[in-house]
Amino acid sequence: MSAKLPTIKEIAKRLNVSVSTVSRALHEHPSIGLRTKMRVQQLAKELNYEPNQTAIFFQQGKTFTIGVILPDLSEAFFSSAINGIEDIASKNNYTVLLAQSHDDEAKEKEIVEKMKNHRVDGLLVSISKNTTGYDHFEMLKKYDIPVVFFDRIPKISNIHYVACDMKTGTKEAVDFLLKKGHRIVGMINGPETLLACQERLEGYLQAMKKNRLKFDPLLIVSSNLTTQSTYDAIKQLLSLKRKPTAIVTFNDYVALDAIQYAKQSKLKINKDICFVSYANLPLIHYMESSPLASVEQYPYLQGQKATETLLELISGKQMQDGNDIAYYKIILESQLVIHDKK
Amino acid sequence: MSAKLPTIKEIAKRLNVSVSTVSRALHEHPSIGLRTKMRVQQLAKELNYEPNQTAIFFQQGKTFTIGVILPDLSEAFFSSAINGIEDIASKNNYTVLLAQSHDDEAKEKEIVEKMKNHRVDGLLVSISKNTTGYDHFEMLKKYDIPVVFFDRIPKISNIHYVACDMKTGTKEAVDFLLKKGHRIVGMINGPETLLACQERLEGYLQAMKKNRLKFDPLLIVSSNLTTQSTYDAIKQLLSLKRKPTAIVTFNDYVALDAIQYAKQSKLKINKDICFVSYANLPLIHYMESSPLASVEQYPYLQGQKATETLLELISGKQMQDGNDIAYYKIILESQLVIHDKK
DNA sequence: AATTGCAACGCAAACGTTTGCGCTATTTTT
DNA sequence: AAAAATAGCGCAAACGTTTGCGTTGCAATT
Repeated sequence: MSAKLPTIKEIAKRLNVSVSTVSRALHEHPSIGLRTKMRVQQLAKELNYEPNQTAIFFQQGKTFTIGVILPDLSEAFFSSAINGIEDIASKNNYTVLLAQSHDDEAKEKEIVEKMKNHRVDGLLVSISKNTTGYDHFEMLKKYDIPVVFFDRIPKISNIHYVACDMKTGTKEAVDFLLKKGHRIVGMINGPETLLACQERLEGYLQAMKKNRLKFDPLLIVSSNLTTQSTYDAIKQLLSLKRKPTAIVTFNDYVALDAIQYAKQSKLKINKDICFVSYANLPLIHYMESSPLASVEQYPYLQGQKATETLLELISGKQMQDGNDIAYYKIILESQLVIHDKK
Repeated sequence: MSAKLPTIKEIAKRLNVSVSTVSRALHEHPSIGLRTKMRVQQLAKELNYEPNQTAIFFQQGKTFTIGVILPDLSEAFFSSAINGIEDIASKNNYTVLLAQSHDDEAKEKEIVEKMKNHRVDGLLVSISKNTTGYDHFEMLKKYDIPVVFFDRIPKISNIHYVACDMKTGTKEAVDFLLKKGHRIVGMINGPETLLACQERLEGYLQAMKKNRLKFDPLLIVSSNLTTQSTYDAIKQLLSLKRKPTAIVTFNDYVALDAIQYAKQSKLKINKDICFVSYANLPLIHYMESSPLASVEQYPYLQGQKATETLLELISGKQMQDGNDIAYYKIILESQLVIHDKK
């Protein structure tokens, strides 16, 4: 049943020319006469010839494939990001090899191995929250596989990345709450391994400083992003003597859990206690008890930008311009979006 | 900078043996002596040898890659499905090539072309809602590329697919509403190109029949899944003389839009009018104005099952057992989940 | 008429791996 | 002691494509 796919050889044989002629004819090479070029192209179309990509990949040592490693696709942020990645990639004739780390460092390492063996031309990574070592990424340099991190950036230097500026976003968010009259603002932050956490904290501190408020360390707690951990975090905040009237949460998932806990504690959302979060979920707009405002992180755009810079790195790789390696650090401005509740 | 990757040749040269010996030694071939086998494996480890997958792909005419084509990753249903797909695939040492059709038939055809050229070993497809022709899938048979459809199934025969049984699910849903005392139950269905739409309608009809209620065609309207179209649909339902007190919607996105419209029409959700939908969104549980119940479609499970059957087809392809092609039609039972509102 | 130039094409290597077949010693069988 | 079997390894082809270099024939230049 299996139809033998026509090859360049086949065409060559039928036309009594050499394979190289066929190859060149199909690539519009100047040194092929018009007549033979036409004949080749004609027959190729007739036979429905398609170049065997695996052969080309092998021959060229390039796969036109980029690997994407991210923690979990069911998080709306990432599915939105990969949306942008896929769009740009396919626009440039690249395809996307996908894998999830499920926030497991060992799995992440495995995937990197596999991607390397697959000879992907480059890698897009949002690291697992549990990753502490980065050797598996360092190693890729030896193989000339460029890596661009996005959103979840490790705290090391000498890497390319694109991310949102969480510092100014957070600053705006805290500012917003202070202007609304809140004086005690708590924060549920995330895992310290992430650069974004540090930035959130810095933004918080800057906003406090700017408004000449003293910093109370007790108001900063952290969650490892599980529901239970978030419950613990908000419980701790609510048990304080200086109880916060507003809370900035690490992301919307944390916000939702925190809000649920607060509700069960008989607190009125957006009256007794307000929340501001980061926009991971488009659906938050459909909800009643939701954060007052969100710091938009533009996942789709981040995906696009990350892919564009990766493709640039890939094509730049050819012209080995010495060792003047500059590292891309692309920062998108995040923006506070105030939800218009009716 | 680019480290030359060690090859089988390199190992052979260093050990003064032939490449075939090295290859066999690494594959535990019986006809290689223990001594040389050990020497080869040792050196391979030392040099950090990794087989060049592109070469293997080329040589074997297999890529250990499956292509996945779906409409839009940002729909939670699909991101959850691909989650299951990726998990099963990676467990079987396959990788996932991803592409989105964005519900565009032309794009879908392009993607199929590309996947074919990439020599994917098989294809997993959820068709675009705008796809009406199926030649691009038919063509794949000639190339021996198996296809398994999931969730969004075209209305043609001779295909493999896995899907949820929407008929019984819908029946349960309508039953549920009738038991709650509703007598006029409307339905906002989706694009007719999808098999699932037909099943939903059948389920509706069966439930009505079973409860000896007469069928009012005016109560069935349809949306093309855009917000505007859904608004039009619900508007039509609400303008009926026999106005429904409960509505079954095609999916949660439609439900949310419909609910929003109803709210703006000063209707109290779950009092004046009730909704039952299909569980595309995990987040629905966090909302106040949400459907009373959902028909769970198990996207993760569907993804898993679809991948498993595809892998089976791929490995079964080897042993060409004649033409006794049986078509897999895997039906998962859907289940009505009643939301526990506090 | 001899030289140069160029257009148009072919040869063959290379990419890394697998695998059927053949070869040589050594061992086992008669 | 001769014949047969076997263990252990090498040869070389094959997969489809690209590409540097060589070769031809013919036209243009001296």
